[in-house]
Amino acid sequence: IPTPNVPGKWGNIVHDNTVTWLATWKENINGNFKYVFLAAGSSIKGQSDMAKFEKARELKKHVARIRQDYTAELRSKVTAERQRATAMYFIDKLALRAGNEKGEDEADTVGCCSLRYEHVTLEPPNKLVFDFLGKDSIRYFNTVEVDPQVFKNMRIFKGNGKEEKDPIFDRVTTGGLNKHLQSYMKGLTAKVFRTYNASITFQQQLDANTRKDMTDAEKLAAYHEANRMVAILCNHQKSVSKGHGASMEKMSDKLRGLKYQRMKLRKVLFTMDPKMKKKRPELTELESDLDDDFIEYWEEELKKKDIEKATKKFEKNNETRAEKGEKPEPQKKLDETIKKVEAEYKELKAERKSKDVNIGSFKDPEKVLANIEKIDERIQTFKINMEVKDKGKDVALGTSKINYLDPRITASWCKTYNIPIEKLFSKTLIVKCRRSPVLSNASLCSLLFPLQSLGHSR
DNA sequence: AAAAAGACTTGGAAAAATTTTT
DNA sequence: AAAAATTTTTCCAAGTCTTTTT
Repeated sequence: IPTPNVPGKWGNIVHDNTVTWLATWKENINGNFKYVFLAAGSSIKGQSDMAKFEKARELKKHVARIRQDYTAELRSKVTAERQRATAMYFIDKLALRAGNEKGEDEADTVGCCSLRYEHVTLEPPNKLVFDFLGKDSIRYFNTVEVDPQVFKNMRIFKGNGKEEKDPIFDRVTTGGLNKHLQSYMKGLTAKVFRTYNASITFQQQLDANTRKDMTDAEKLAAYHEANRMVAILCNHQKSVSKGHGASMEKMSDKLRGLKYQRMKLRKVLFTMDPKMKKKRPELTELESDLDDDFIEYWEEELKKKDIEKATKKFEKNNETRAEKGEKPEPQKKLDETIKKVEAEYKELKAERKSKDVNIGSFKDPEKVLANIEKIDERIQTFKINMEVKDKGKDVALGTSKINYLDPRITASWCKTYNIPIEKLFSKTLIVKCRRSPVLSNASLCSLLFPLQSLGHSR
């Protein structure tokens, strides 16, 4: 045994190809084991990730029978079986975690098998209210309509003198439940259901909500929505960032700013060609939330920005002049520019009441119409992105994307709908997919997880 | 068979990096 | 260029599940 080149109390050198760690030690606070593992992009991790998703796919072949069996066993005369079937129902339908026993000193959190009386409330005729702290003390709060037999079972399991702190499934352990699952399929455990249901839900959501005639923004929104549905299923939450409200506010101002531009363009068009008002009545729609107050506020904002821009330009210009040894432009020149800007906005203000508008440099009504269409598209995209952002404020999409969704689903979706995968997967995620033998066909792998997206294409 | 040990995945928050806005 | 916002990566604790020991 060589002398370590770093001081400290070292154990020994281990050659064990049945494990994947590089180093291990026992941590001195809680006595937990610690490891040094290879990164997610390594082939070791890639292989086990691949095995995980293959296992989930294998479940597809067995799931019908498993469901059939546990549905039948919901009525079993053997309490242990009936409890197990009910637990399996929750693991499958609600993607609950197994719920191992925990020690006294650990946080009081639960999963399926460790649910207690206090965590589930019956809401007749067939609803259950789950309210408990799961992994990382994240609250799982969900009202679900369940199979009538599941409802009856829960009433029974909560009966016969049980109290708040008593377990609901007193005859079920994670070990026993997993052992039962193995009888259906080698390596099947409760967590495989999470992977399976996450990935299949994702695929179904994508299929149901993406069409080839969608804009890219719409397609991406469909993708994020599918991802979000999975994250909700798995209860992946995040705290709302403290700037979220303000950020949304800002976006809605920006949106109305776009509508303002549209309104101006529309007035230009009607001024140029009054017949358009009759010909294209739909053009007047869409700007319904553009009230006078906003217009006044917005024009004031635009004015401020213009003045600031002019000031910056003036200062910059004087700086370069100073460098060249020329004397600066007089302050008077800036004042004049500002006056001009203010005059422009005064005119705008006057224009506000009238139907007509200064047509500026526009010559061709068709050009104006084309501009309106362009703005319409921007408004649409902006609205979609705003909605995506707001919907996702308290849902963590990353966890499911990294751990639960088979990357092949994303890759083939990108291929089908012609979206570059780097819009959805970060560089490291793509590396992870390339390194994992996720696809037996190497050239197909390169196609789906392209090298170019790794930033060193040459 | 239960308990403890051990190994590995999953999870949100914080930190860091990157992009967008000012 | 700085600041702010957003995205990505890192961090490491908290889970799941298997293996070993009692």
